[in-house]
Amino acid sequence: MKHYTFTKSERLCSKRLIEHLFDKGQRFVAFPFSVYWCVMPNDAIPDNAQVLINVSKRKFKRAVDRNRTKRVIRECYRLHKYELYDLLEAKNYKILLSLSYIQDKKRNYASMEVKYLNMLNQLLKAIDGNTSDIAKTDN
RNA sequence: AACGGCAACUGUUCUAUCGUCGGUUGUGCAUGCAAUCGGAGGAAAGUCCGGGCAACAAAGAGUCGCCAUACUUCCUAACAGGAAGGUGUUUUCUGCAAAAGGGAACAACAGCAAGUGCCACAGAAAAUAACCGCUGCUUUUAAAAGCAGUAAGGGUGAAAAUGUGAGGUAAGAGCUCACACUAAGGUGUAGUGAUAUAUCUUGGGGGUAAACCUUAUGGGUUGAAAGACCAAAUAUACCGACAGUUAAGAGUCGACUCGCUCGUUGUCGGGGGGUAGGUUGAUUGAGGCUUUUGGCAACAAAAGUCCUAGAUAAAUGAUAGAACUGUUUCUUUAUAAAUGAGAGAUUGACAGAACCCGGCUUAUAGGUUGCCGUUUUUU
RNA sequence: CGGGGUGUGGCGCAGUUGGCUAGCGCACUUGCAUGGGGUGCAAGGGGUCGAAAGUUCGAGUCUUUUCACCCCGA
Repeated sequence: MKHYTFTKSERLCSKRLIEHLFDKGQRFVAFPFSVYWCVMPNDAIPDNAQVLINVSKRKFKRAVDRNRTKRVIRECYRLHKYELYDLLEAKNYKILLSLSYIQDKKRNYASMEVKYLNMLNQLLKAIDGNTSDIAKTDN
């Protein structure tokens, strides 16, 4: 049975790992998301993936709107995380992931889910395709 | 009754599934899993004031500077906050009335009679005033000119040397007097007081202190990323004790004075910086609620009762359904109309704790209550 | 969380002790000049001085509140 959890070990909290991600990670844009991701050695992080969700103060002035957007994105990640995990377990990878919301318009869950799935497909393809690069970063 | 304004209070609810943070219990002990309980606001916001708390070799003193406050009394831990009162201004009502009185709102309401500055344009003149005018004298046929006096009248302007009446004079003028306006002081009455009122004395004459400033009162500085502890790690900053040295210099608002502390070298002892973590500070408090008593009120006291978020790359969410609220469309019912019933669509404000309290300010759909204004109708 | 600063035509800036109709450069429009364009010369349009209150006879300037943006400390 699959548990759609989102605990502390699945979140990216370490300052060092965040700097590593933005330094060496790969970036692509799937509107309205800007995504950074990078592959880590197996013992570096406890779970399959650690994610951080980022909504800029520039885009949403009010704290209420920022929190709402983060929560909606988090729900998308939580309910669709096994699509990502299945691939990672098959490949035996662990990754860091950063999702930045770069639109300045609010969305409800249904609209967000469509955009999220679109982004997720791009991410899965990228992970699948970049096998050779991962070996280099590992070494 | 409708509409508008202001103030106060309130500011969606329930069920299911998945998830999140904290507490407790059970199990387990590479800290997870299960159950159960709890989990944003009136402004959590702006960071504008006042405290608590913490650190600083003195977190010592004085003078000047700097900053803030400014009718009175009270409340409060404190405040630039609040309550009550006084005074003034605006508006409205009663009223023949800019007499008097009632209601509401607002006030950066100490001092331009301490000094200095400023007052564009217009105007003679914007503060030791004199263009036209008025009066007298001289020259002169007269008109007019010159000299002297004067500030009633004129026009300009936001503002023009206090207003009215009488005396007075060549003409006039606070030049003199009465009344009015107004400052300081004394006395009586009412009041804790601001002040009101009556009276006496000495005066005063443009405005501006959100102009410099004067007077009175208050202010040490910094800010929880303060600070305390623990583990990992390790060149040697720093600290303490003892001994020697006493000159320059340094020290947490700016300057100066006095005072205080430190200093440089050696020995011994203790461990620091950078990096990245954890615990604490940190949620029981000037706490909330109810009742009683005191007080016009703010508020205070007593008794009873309750424990009610604690995150840290930052928790309180998502989905589905139902109800409720408002708006709008359609159908239907009775009807002059308002309205009632059903169905569909749509909507639910402002806004998210970051050490904690007391205020202030600003934002706020809808609902309730109170006050004020406008319009209409009835009596 | 704390501290500092800036908002003035389309853009970049002046405007210091309140005062007459708010200026300057570039850009824009029109005309002249040229065979045409640029350069040049002449004329012109365009501003509620970020917003709202207040003080004052009078506010871009002074005071308060508020909105937006930028920078710094950690």
